[in-house]
Parts: sequence; structure tokens; C-alpha cells
Amino acid sequence: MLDIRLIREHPDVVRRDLKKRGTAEKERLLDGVIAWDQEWRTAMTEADALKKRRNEITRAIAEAKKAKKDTSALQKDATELPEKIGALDAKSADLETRVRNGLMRLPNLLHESVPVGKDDTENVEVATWGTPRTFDFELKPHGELLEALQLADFERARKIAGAGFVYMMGDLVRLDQALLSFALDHLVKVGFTPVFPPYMMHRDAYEGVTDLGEFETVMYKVDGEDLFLIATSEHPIGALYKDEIIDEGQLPLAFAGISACFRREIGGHGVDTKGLFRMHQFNKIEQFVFCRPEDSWTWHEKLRANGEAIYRALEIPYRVVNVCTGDIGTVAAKKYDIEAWYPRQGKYREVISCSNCTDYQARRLNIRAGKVGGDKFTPHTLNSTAMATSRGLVAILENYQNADGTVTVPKVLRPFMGGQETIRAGTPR
RNA sequence: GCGGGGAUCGCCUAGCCUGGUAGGGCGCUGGAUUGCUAAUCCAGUGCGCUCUGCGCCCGGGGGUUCAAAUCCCCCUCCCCGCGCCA
Repeated sequence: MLDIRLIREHPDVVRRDLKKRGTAEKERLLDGVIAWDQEWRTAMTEADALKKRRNEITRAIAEAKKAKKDTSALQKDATELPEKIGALDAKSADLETRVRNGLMRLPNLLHESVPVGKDDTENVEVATWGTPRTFDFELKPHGELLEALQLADFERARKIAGAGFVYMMGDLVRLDQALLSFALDHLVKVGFTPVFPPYMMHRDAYEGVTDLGEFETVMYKVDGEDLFLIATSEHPIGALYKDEIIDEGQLPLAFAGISACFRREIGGHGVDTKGLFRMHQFNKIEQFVFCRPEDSWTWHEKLRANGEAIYRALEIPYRVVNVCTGDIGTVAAKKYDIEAWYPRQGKYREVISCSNCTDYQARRLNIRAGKVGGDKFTPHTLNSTAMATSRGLVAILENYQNADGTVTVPKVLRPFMGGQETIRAGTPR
């Protein structure tokens, strides 16, 4: 959420940003917000004047009663006030809600370095690492490979939960856990605190973290309860300090979230229709930071560096793109995607999304920082994937596939798998 | 799920019965004073606005009233006990 004061004082800045995004609809919303805000303040000022009058009369009555004087004249004066005040309050409450709702639907201000573009094809490559391995055999689709090795059962998962779910088994489970442990260890080493968050959240908390209106159709909701399954641990961690004041001495706060993630979106897997690439449920280690405003751009680079370090350690080639206006979404001021190389698909695909949300998320969540009794400020929040195992697993299954249908375990993961060097077949069922 | 008790400013607490400007303590910030890592005193310490001023704020919403922290109704959450339970 943008600061209404920014819109009042520098509407041109906000408008220029919306033009950069190319969203005419949001520009109209901005016009509405500006007009409603003006009307709101007018109505409120009128109501306040009447309330002042009411308070004066009320005090006069209290005084008169104390002095045992007659108060009927005063009470007569006050009789018509409640109705007028009520009408103005209702008007101003309605306008305030409109302003608030409008603000909640305006996107964050973009960082100046964000490229203009219509969709992900216009993201700008800013770094590459590694040389794609060449294969002298034809790579198997990872889904078929896993079924052949008895390590994943998509069919039975479909039977009991539908498409987009899987029973992972045997060494695939160990590989998944190894990826999680490796990524979590890496973050702990650089000072992050691990967090196992709730997997479900109330609507109001969710609205604080993101614009549910844009995502509700892809969220899982618990029937009959005000609970949404989390799409990422970014969300419960972001909401951790909702409605609180963080002591500024505590900043920066860096968390490594670990959780399953639930998303209804499912669609293209690229060249392979069956597989782990886009799932309704997957596991993820997430980086999340609360920091001082002046430090957030430094942190953004640190989170990106952590993500790159993890894929470098796995020896999987990747590139980094600066995500353009058409692909960046509502809450981020700037976003890097790290895209791993998928040899079977012959292209780079997103495995990490690294965002600086500046003060946008914190303001929606009513999180402030400072000293109690002292000046407060709105902290900045950042988030980045460290490891989403679904895509990480696919990257390994493609990049480390061998001609004999086995898969080599990346060196850095072996300590987490008892030194095992090769993925073995599971027990036939 | 049932019964009982609660929710007051960052934290703790008074006020509620009997309606009439929400008081105190702690912590924090600033200042005064004092030769000593201390004490004492003063002020500030929620939100909003078109800001010398005014309005709002007692978990949330509604009602009664000239006036509600206080009375009435609904809801949420927390605590204790019982029940159930992977």
C-alpha cells in the first residue's frame, strides 16, 4: 500500500509510475482515490466541527448539573446534533473505506532500474553462470524417469487428490529433504533464523501480505472457515508482526522459512506434461527480511547472492533477469528471477524469485518500527526463494541424468544423504 | 463442544456496580539539576485532519442517551476447568 501522503503531495510521481506500468485502469483508480480523499477530509472536518459543539454542550451540562442548575435549554440545543453527526460520520466512513480499498489495489512504486516490458519475454538478463552440460544421449522426461525408478507415483496421487499432486518415494524423498536441509543450512550460516510457520492464515492477514483479489482464484480455502492455505511461507512470515511496532534495535530480522506451499494454479510444464515442475503442493525454503528503509537495496542484492550461491553450489547453470514492468506484479518495487538451465527443455526457467517490497507490504500489514514513545518508521520487507524443491528436483533430474537412467547426486547434497552418490531405484510395487 | 473468568495507551494496572474531560506505575525520549555507570524533578510518549487548533481512541460491531470504558445486544480472541482427540 502506498502512503496516502505521497499521493496527496506528489500525485505526479505516482501517476508517472503507473504510466510506466502501462495500467490505465490503475490510473483511473488513482484519480478516484485523490477525489475521495479530498471529499473524505471535507466531510470529516464538518463532522469534527459538530462534534466540537457537542462536546462543549456536554461539558456545559455536566457543569450545570454539578451546580444544580437547570439543563433543559442546553439539552434542547444538543438534540439535533447526533443525527447530523451520524450522517456526516457515515459519509466520511464510506469515503475512507473507498480510499483505503483504492489504496489496497494500487501497486507499489517501481525502482528506477525496472525495465519496461509487456511480459516475461522482455525481462532483462543481468548475469549468467555456468556452462550447460552436453549430453550424448537423449534425456528422459523427468516424470517418466521417476516412474521408471519407482520414485514417484503420479497416477495414484491423481486417484486420491487429482492432478498436480504426487506420492514421492524412496530416494526422491531423501533428495527433496537434502535440498531443503542444504538450503536451510546455507541460510543459517549467513545469519538467518529458521521458521516453521502456520500453513493457514486468516483473510485479513493475507490481505496484508498481498492483493488477494489478484490471487484468490489460485488459493486453497478451507470450507466453512476463515482460513487460506499458504502459497509460500513468505506470507505467514510477512504477517508475523502485523499491527505491531518492531523495536528498531531488532532490525534487521532475517528469517529462513520452511514450509509446504499450496497453489491451485497449474498449467504448462513446458515440454513435459507429467512431472514436478508445477505442482499444487511443493516444499520451499524462503528468505524473508525486515530491515531499515535505507538498507533494503543492499539486502535485495544479498538475497539474490544467497540464491545464486545455492544454485552454484549445486553446479546447475543459471541466469539472472531483472523482471520487467509487465511481469513484476503488485507488491515488488524490483524483482530478480533466477532461472536455472533445463537441458531437456533447452531453456532457462524460473527457480527463484527475489523481491524488494520496500514499505508496501509493511504498510498494508500496519507494521512499524522505532522506539516506543519515539519516532516510528515503516520498515522494508524483502523475500526470495532459496529453494523450491519441485523445480530444484527437476533441475537435478535433468542436469545430473546419466545415460543408464540413473541420476548422480550433486556433491553438496551427499552429506545430507549419508554420502550416497547415485539415486537408486525404489522398491517395485 | 460445555461451563466459568477476562480483553483499558509499548507493558502492567485503576476506573465499570452508581453514565458526565481515562488516572497511576514501568519502560522509552527530551530537558533541568548534581562531580562521579546513580538519584531527583519537569515535559513528552496511540491515530487522524485543511494542524497556534480540533476530532477520534478503553478487543470489534450495533443499540439506549444531550453524554457510554461504564448500561443493553451480537461477535472475536485469550485464560481456567471439563469433554473430545492425530
